[in-house]
Formats: sequence, C-alpha cells, structure tokens
Amino acid sequence: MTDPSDSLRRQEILKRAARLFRRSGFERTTVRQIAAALEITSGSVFYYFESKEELLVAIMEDGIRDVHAAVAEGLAAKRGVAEKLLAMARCHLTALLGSNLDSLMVLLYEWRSLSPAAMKRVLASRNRYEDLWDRELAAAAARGWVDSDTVLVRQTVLGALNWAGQWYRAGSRFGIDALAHRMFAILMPRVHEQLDQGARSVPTGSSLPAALAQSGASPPIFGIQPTGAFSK
Amino acid sequence: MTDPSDSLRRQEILKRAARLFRRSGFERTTVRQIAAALEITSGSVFYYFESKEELLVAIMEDGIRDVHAAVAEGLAAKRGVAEKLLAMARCHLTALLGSNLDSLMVLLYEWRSLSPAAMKRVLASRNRYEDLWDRELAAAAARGWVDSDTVLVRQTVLGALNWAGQWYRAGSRFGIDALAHRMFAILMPRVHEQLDQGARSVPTGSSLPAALAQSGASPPIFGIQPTGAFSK
DNA sequence: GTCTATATGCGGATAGAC
DNA sequence: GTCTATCCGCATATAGAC
Repeated sequence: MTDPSDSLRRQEILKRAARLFRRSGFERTTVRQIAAALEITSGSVFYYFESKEELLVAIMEDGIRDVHAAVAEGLAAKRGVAEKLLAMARCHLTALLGSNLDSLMVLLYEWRSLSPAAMKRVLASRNRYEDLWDRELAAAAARGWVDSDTVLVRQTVLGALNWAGQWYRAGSRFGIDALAHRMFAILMPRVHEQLDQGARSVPTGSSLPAALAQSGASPPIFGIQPTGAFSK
Repeated sequence: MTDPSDSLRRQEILKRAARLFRRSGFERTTVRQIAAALEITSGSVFYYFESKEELLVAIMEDGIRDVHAAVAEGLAAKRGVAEKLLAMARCHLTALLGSNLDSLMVLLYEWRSLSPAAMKRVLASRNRYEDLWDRELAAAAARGWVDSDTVLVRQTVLGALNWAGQWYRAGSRFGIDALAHRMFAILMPRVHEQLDQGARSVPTGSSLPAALAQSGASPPIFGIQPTGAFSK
C-alpha cells in the first residue's frame, strides 16, 4: 500500500472512524461498520490503512495536534497572564467540543487500545501540550492567583474542562465561548478578577439548566448517556 | 445456574474482573483472562454469572451503590451547608480513589458496553445520586456561595473530582483527605471561606509535585498513562 | 481503487463428565 | 463447583480479480 496521506478518501475514513469509535468504543467498532457507513467494503479501508490500530493512532495524533495548535494560537494572541489563561481555557474547550469532538474524545478515552510504540509517541505530544499550561499556571501562582501547587491546579482545571466532553452537546443555546468563560470564573476566580472590565463580563446565553431542559437531557455525573450507542 | 449472590467466589470474580476491566477495558478483557487470574477455568465463571455483561452490570451497580452510601453518610453527619459540601467532596473522592477504584472507574468509563436494559437501571441510580448534590448546591447558590447555575457547578466540580481517578495513585504521600480538601478550596472557594477556622486549614501532606516526583510519574491532561495496560 | 472471497484465529457460551 | 471439550459466530487481514 502506498501512503496517500492527504487523500480525500482517507480523511473521510478517519472522520467516520472517529465518530464510531467515540460512540461505541474502539473495540466494539468493526472495520466493516466503518466501511459500511461510507458505502464501501472493508477491503478498501485496508488500502488506506495497514491496520485498524493505525486508524486509531492517526485519529489521536490529529486530535492532539489540533488542540495544541489552537491553544498555542490563543496564547500567542494575548498579553497578560490572566488573558492568556482565559484564552487557553476557551481554545481548549473549543477544540474539544467543536468540530473535533469525536477525535478528542477518542484521544481522551481510547488510549488503552494503543500499542506501546504508539502510546510513546502520543505521550510525547501530550507532554509538550501540558508544558503550555504549566508555564502560564506558574506565572499565575507566582502572583498568588492560584494555589501554589500548579500541577494540582492543572489537573483540576483540565479535568473539569475535559469532563465537559461527556455532557455538553452542540446546539444548546449555551455557546462554547460562554461556557468557557463561566467555567473559567468558577475554576480560577482570582485570575478572573484580574481581567479588565470588558473581558470580565460573562458572555450572554441562556442559563444551562434552561438550555438542557429544552433538549430534554440531563447532564451526567458519571459518563453514562441516556442516548448512548448500545451494543447492538 | 443458581444465584449464590454473596458467595465468596463470586466476590473474588467481581473484584478481579473490575481490575482487568479498568486496566484493559471491558471489550479487550476476556472471560478466560479473568478466570486465569483466579486460577480457575472460564467454564467456572459462567457458573456464577450468566454472561460477561452480567459481570459488568454487577460491578457498576456495586460501585454506584457504594459511592451513594458513602456520600449520603458524610452528608448526614454534618450540619452546615458548607460542611456538608466538603464532606460530600471528601466522601466522593474517597469512594472513587479508595478500595473501590476499579469498580468506580469501570462505572465511569465502560458504560457504552451496557445493554439498553442495564443502562436504564444504572441511569436511575445515577439520577438519585445527582439529586444529593443538586440539593446542597442549590442551598449554597441561594446564599450566593456558588454560581447560580447549579447544574454547571455540579458538572464542573464532579468532573474535576472524577478526573482525579485518571491520575491519582495510592501510596503518594498526598492522602485522599488532603487532596479532597485542597480541591474543594480550589473548586468552591466561597464555600470554603464559610467553614469555621479549624475545618478551613488544609490537612498536612507534602505538596503534590513532590509526591509525584517521588513516584516518577507525571499526571496527565489526557487519560493516557505512561504505565497503562497495553494491548498484548 | 474497489471489489469478492477467504484464511485464520479468537472469544462467548454450552454440554456434560467428575 | 470445577473441569474438559467444543460449537458457533465474528473480526482482522490478505489475495487477487476487475
């Protein structure tokens, strides 16, 4: 097999695979299902990817590259530490909950299916991404705006943000930017106070309970979804 | 098959299955592996459980029952709203990170493998548990101690707590109680201020970075673990 | 490039001996 | 209760026609 890395078909396969992997998990999803969703046969999938695992690795590497790029860009566009941290939270959440939701959720929850070699590569990318956060959080801690245990702060903040992937659903009248701002105010109130007046006001949007009542769903503490993909 | 629900052997199987499900995922784990870990054969497992899925359901129901009981107990032992919320966070984290870590992680991350009927039962239990939180958070919101969007607060707080299951490892010199207190102070600072002096001081324990440096691990933003269970 | 057909192995579950 | 042996279906991956 050649490696037409940017073939259009290859991208279609990746996108569809990511959606199915998120819905049903890597193991439960079969190559036949991915192929059927694109109205091709499983043999064709193996023309583009040597193995099912290569699909998973490609999805994860795309995902982590996208979130890193988005956050680095948001970071570069701001000056102050507080503004930078807000931008990072907003960009992280946008990357996670936006058009890359499938890939990012696969990255977050399917890493056990990686081979050791692939795991090593993804870990290296992850560590580079964490460094972005640690640098800004250290600056905030030096000013007394967050707990001095910056690793704990990073885990707490990003844990809460990542968890949003479990319950946030697009189309709610509560937009991602408004959500990011509001979570930021909850998670780093002292940093939030440092923002200048204009930036501090929370973007408008109906309250979350109203938006969710509209959609009829109840956001979970545990990851269980009322309308998940079932086994059969 | 009879249903010796509280047979000792049955408990052993559940415990071992939970460990393997957490490490490798429900799908990757085979009944033969579970049996081999207990030095029995797969046929014996099917004497205690009708199917592999029944194993999963039992693990999850045990898990959610345990965390609910722990939090309800912590709640009942306290008077003030602030004290109740701190106790809830501590009990939730203790249930998650303590001896039930395997079961709770399976509950959090393997729900896609549930059949619709089983999902319905687990969802009902989950909703009852969420009610415990919503009641106390509403009381805190009424006093202006947390954002008025109590659903968002619940998702944020419990997301951060649940995420700790991804990175916290027992044996760190940073105990669970100290961790709970510190995360509580980060996540609900206004509530934390309401605690009386004695309760407000954070329990001692070396800082998290030190404890982690000791263990040589770096806590992840994404769930990927340096020392996870690999495919083979 | 996409297809059909198939090799190959594995996993859940069952039957029945002990 | 635990075992051995086995059925059955399915999934990854390959070979080779078109």
